[in-house]
Amino acid sequence: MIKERCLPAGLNEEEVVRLDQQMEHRLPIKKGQLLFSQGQALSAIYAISTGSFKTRILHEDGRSQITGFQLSGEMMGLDAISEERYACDAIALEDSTVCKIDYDSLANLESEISRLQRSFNKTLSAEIVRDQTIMLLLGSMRAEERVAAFLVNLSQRFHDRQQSATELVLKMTREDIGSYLGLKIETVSRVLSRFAEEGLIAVQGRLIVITDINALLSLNSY
Amino acid sequence: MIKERCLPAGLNEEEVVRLDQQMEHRLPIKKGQLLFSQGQALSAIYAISTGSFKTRILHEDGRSQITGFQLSGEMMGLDAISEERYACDAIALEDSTVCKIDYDSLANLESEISRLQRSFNKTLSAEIVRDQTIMLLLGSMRAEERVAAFLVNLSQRFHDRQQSATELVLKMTREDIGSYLGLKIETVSRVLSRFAEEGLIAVQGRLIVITDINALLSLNSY
DNA sequence: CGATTGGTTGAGCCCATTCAACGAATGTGG
DNA sequence: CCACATTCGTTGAATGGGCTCAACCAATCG
Repeated sequence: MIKERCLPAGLNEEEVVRLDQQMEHRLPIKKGQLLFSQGQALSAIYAISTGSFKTRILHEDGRSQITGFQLSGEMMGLDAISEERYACDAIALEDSTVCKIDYDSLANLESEISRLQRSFNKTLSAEIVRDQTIMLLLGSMRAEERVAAFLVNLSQRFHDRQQSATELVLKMTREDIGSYLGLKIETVSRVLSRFAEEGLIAVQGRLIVITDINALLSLNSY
Repeated sequence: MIKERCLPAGLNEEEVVRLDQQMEHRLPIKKGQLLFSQGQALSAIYAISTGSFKTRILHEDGRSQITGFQLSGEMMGLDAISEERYACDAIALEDSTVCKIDYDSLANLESEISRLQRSFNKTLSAEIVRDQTIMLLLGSMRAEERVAAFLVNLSQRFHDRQQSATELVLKMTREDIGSYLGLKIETVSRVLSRFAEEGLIAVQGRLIVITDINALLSLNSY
């Protein structure tokens, strides 16, 4: 059954069942596998059941940018609705499962259930807000602030999922983080080392233990 | 009457009239005036009839980021749907007029006209794509590339509006441009001067004449 | 008129990048 | 199983692109 987090519409039971019928459940995606790729025709949007993904846009000259990391319950493929082609690649960061939601069916169902349509508008709008937050980060923060913001954000989202907010097991590489934050891999590594030196975190590869969340928070809004 | 550019839904005449009735037309907004401000409760979304705007997000620490420049026909306030509060400030760059579209009415109308709802989904999705393009710019481009991309983008959008694609009359300050591109005002100024030296453009304050669009284009995808 | 805002240019500095070496972990094929 | 390659991550040294600080000019405005 679709998680409330996916499309928190406040639907009644019958409506949830009807929505549920439009979806393909627990489609398994292997680590490293492309769920969809940039330019592909829109067929469905996806909600993550378990696992995590990164989304990436490629430029003709070969440059790429990680535009987000998605955790369970979050949606992917919303950027495809505009041109009916996916605007990014979605790549599994670990073995994952997704709900595949046929877009035509969803749109049809939306016209019958106005609360669903309204809820979907909110989902789209939330993505805009999220992206603009990253724009602020990329446009005006220094390396330490970016990494601190990244850790704080991930901690919060882990917490929302009943996972530890202090012991973060990262599924992405340093390179992914760097691309997401607009930094080189060496800079990410150095900042993490500096945070560790200063006692804000402990780093053991992809396990990051936050030991002074307040210090990290104060690096954002000083 | 609402321009096709605002909500290109492929509606029939009767539907356009019904949509049109939900809107307040040609609301005049003076240069520098706030159309809506960050945190304010969502009441309406807006389409620009004439003129132009900038959208800006503010951080608690006082930092701000220009998240976009909007020209006639483009929508503002889409980021408010998520939390039912505007996520940014919208400020007129010149004396302008807007269509005010009551969001509740729009949502109700959407449930009756599925093509309208679908079209609105596309509008929201297009904003996501646009924002992610800026993320790429902010995350991986150097100063010259950013300014070139900005000029090329503006030239294209002017052309779409039957305005000159080579003689750009900017309505925004260098500071706005800098904030948008993640650069300091001095850097924007210097890059423009360098482009002028190299014969790519001519600069006279806010009038920019593009003399070698191909050179600007080649600065993006080299 | 002086005050303010907007824009340009120069000099020096600093933060993040580049270049480079190295280590650890993982996987692969003989 | 080991040898080897590959991927991932850390750290150091040097470089450089954009920032900071500063002076100056032009246009606008009360």
